[in-house]
Amino acid sequence: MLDPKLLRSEPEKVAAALARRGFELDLKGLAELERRRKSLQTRVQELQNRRNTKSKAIGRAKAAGEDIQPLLDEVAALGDELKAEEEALRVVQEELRQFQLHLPNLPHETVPDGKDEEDNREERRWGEIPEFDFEPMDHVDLGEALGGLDFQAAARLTGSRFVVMHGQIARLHRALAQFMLDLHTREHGYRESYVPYIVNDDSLYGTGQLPKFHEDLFRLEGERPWYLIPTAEVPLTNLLRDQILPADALPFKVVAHTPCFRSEAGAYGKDTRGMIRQHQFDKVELVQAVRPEESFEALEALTGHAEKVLQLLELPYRVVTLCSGDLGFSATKTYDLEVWLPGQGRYREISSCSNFVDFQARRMKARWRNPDTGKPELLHTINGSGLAVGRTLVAVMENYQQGDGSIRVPEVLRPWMGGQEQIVPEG
RNA sequence: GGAGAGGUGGCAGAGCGGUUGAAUGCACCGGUCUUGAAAACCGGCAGGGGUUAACGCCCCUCCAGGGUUCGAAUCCCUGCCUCUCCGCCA
Repeated sequence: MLDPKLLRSEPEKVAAALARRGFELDLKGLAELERRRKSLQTRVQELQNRRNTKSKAIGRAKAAGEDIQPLLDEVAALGDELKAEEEALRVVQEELRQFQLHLPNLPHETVPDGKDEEDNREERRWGEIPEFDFEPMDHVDLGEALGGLDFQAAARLTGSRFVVMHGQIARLHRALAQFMLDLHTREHGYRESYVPYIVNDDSLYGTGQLPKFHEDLFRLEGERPWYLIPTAEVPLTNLLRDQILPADALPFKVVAHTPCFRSEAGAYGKDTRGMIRQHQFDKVELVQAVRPEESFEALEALTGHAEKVLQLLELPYRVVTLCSGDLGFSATKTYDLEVWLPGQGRYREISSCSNFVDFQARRMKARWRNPDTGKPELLHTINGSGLAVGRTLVAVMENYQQGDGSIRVPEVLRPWMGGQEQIVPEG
């Protein structure tokens, strides 16, 4: 959520910033809502004040043994009017809240202007794009030939956009996740967490998936508003919901390996082949909460932590800054890491690292006690994939493939593979 | 699944339907004392919102949502959560 004070005091400025991402702020509607809110709120508070004063007077009179009937007559009419005005105020405030919940974050000044991914700015490239003296296969052909990937079985078990992994490929997938977790906990200072894969609606409001992106989520049957997590960002960041952290608990850095569930509504026909876009995939997620003045520094560091995974795996990649129009709802700035996929002959997103500044923290009341002011203040939250495990598996398979259809195991992964050096077809 | 107890400020823990947004203790901050520290003593210390140039004034919040009442932390209903015992279970 945006700072309501900023929204009130400088709506034109907010509108201009939101326009950069193609969002049109309804200034007239906002002004009208504000106008109604203000007059109703003033009126309600005035009535409440009168009621409180009279009620206290009644209490005093009663204690003094005086006749309270005249006083009771005075307040008689107050109740109904107050009730009506309170209801009107509630309606307006709910409208205002909905209005605010649908406003995306403001793009940071360092974010390039643009409409879509075409306008993203490439920051740097790392690694050598591999040359093959044979026609490289994509992970689907490789995996099926190796007996390690079975999309047909998954379609039978569930439906499209799922995969079954077997044998060495399944192990490689597990090794990747373990390797990432160990790297981030041992080298980068994150605390490992195990979290629920089902969350309530408050959590999804907190990180910004709700109310706007309901269709992207899997909701469970039943009375309760429970959803499968689309990313561990949701449970991890919501660890701080309604909390006030002491200053010495900062920076807060957690990592978790979880499955992620996405409905991919609206992605019909997109990446239908292979493991790139699945309803269920594993991800190692990095989350930080820091002092406001440190968040952009933290974003750089966290992006570096994700990059480190690719570097150790020796996978070529590039870093792009998302342009204003390509930015996610809650983010003020995002770096995407894109890994080179020989099977597609192009870079594909494998990690997305964002600074949300106080946008998520305001929604979830995630605060810290600032020793300088003694007051609770909003934290800044940052997160990023470190990395998407399924897509990393794809990248390893495609980049490490050999002419005979086998796959070399990246050196850094071998400790998690029992020392195994290559993956060959299984009998 | 059955039976019971409970959810109050950063934490612990009081609270008769009425000057209680809340005793007390701890923690924290400032001060006195001390060479310094500790102890002791004094003072401060919930969150959110409205209004104001500011001092201030006002409103809301004692798990959440309804209800009773002139007035609710306190009474009633529903939900959620926690704890204890029994049963079941990985």
